[in-house]
Amino acid sequence: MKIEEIIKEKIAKILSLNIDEVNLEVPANDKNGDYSSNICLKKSKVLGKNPMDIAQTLKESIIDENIEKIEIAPPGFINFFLKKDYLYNNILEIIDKKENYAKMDKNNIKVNLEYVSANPTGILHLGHARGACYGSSLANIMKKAGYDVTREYYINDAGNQMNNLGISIKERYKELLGLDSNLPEDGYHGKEIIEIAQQLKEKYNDTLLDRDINYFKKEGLNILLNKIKKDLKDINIEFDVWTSEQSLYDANKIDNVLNILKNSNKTYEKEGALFLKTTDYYDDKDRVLIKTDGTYTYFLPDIAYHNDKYQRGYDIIIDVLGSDHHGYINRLKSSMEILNNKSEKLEIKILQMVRLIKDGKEFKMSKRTGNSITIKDLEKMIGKDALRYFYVTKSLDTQMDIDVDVATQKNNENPVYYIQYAHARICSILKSAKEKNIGLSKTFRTIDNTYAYYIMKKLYYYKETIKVSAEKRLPHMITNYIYELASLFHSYYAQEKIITEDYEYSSERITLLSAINIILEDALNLIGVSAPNKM
RNA sequence: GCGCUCGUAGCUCAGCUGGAUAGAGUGUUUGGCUACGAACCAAAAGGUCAGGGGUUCGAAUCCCUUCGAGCGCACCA
Repeated sequence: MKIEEIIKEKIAKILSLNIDEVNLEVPANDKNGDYSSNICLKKSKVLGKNPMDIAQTLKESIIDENIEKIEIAPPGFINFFLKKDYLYNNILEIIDKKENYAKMDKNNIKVNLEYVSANPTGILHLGHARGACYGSSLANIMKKAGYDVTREYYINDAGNQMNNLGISIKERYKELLGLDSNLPEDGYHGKEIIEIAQQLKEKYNDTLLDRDINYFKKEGLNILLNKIKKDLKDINIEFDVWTSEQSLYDANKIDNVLNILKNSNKTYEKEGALFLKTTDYYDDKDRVLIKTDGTYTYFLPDIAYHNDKYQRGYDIIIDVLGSDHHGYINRLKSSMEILNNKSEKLEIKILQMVRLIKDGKEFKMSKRTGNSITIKDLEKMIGKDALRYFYVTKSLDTQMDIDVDVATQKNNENPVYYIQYAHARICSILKSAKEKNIGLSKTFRTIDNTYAYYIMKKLYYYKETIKVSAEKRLPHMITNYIYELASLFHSYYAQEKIITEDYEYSSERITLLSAINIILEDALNLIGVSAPNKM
């Protein structure tokens, strides 16, 4: 059993509490111990005693071989100082298990994680990258924490926007052939559309002029989807399942759901349209399912799609959406309730917009003018690793800014280099140790440096960091962790020489550094960033 | 007008279930390589946590309110 569990159990027993009521935390300042509890303050009223008195009782009653000492601090904290052995054993465990060290037992929770799902009507731009990096990292972290994760991309290939795509490509095609063309205002103006038209022209010359919009639609979809897949794969973002909206139509899943809804007494007709009574749950107005002209709104296939995810048996369904979709949460959750799907299973993560700064001013991307910066552009500017790190290091709630000028000119200042440098430095030292035949140690008698001690503690908290990061769906906790670990190493490195003539001294330090590198590699891997041996 | 999200150092951001002296990077000032990688280390300076009120042993964190920003408020997707 882990030490923190033992402590919790002992506290619960002495104070006659349920173990879930007892919480331990890691104090920010290490003079407050390795673990600290505020239980005496919390339970002071219930127990009818002064917090300091309760703490005194606990201090006198708790004895364990792993506990070095216990201190109490006003107004009623109780702080536990542990013997170093748990840190030493942890390092040996890391060395022993390597990349499997933090792998947690399967918890049998099935998770569907949907992210990106950009419409295949253009290339991925910088806004999409945020959801992509978040989703991909979260998937890795949750897998590590024992969840059974399916990564999914939903392809909106059946709506109006697809016709628009077809029209846009055909008009561009006509334009390239020198014919009269008329690209509608709400068409797609990106340069990738012109490129597709160019490809078609080169391949087929003018023989496609009598083809219908549907033909151009299919060609465009195919090319754009492959482009999206490639751009994502180039920054280590992959999916297990690609679900096409059209396939839901083809399998009758949309009409089936429509029938269920119609039979649920939660629909009604008004002015020739069919409405869903989402206001019976969380929505502020009822939503249209079938328009007056008889066609379906986008909402209906989305209901069918989410219902399909429920039917596939997931315990947790996570959607990662842009903040412009926040109004969508309540109607979707309402529709799930109407279908008897528990809406608590559906978690919708909203990411705030990414703002681009160029020449000190906001740079607006526009669909209408086709003015945008793509993921590919950014990858070329700062590299795959910096891109992945940069996006995931900020919480989704932050309305983040990217200064294009800083990103392009000063890429040495990117924190990802700081971390990779720590890794490369350690690799270099380990290589040198190998040449001198210095092996690993099972003891740590000669290490008494403060930074070395902080490093050991940091390594010990790695598993907990993954667990919390997965539970709270906060991948940036991992980037924070990596940065802090790298920083501790750099500070330590500046203070002590690792390899000396003394074998025991060198061997113990080499063991510590090996453990650091195992964790650095593992953590970088979670966020899709490489750990180079040299830079 | 209504709703959602946000407001922390000059700038970009952390701050997990409310905890102990609010932290990094960057920028500014300064010191450190005849030591295994100086893409590094060390130090100084920089804060009314947007303003106000409340809850309590304790609030950047929870509640109310004002101000400011972004985004929604379609029989578009």
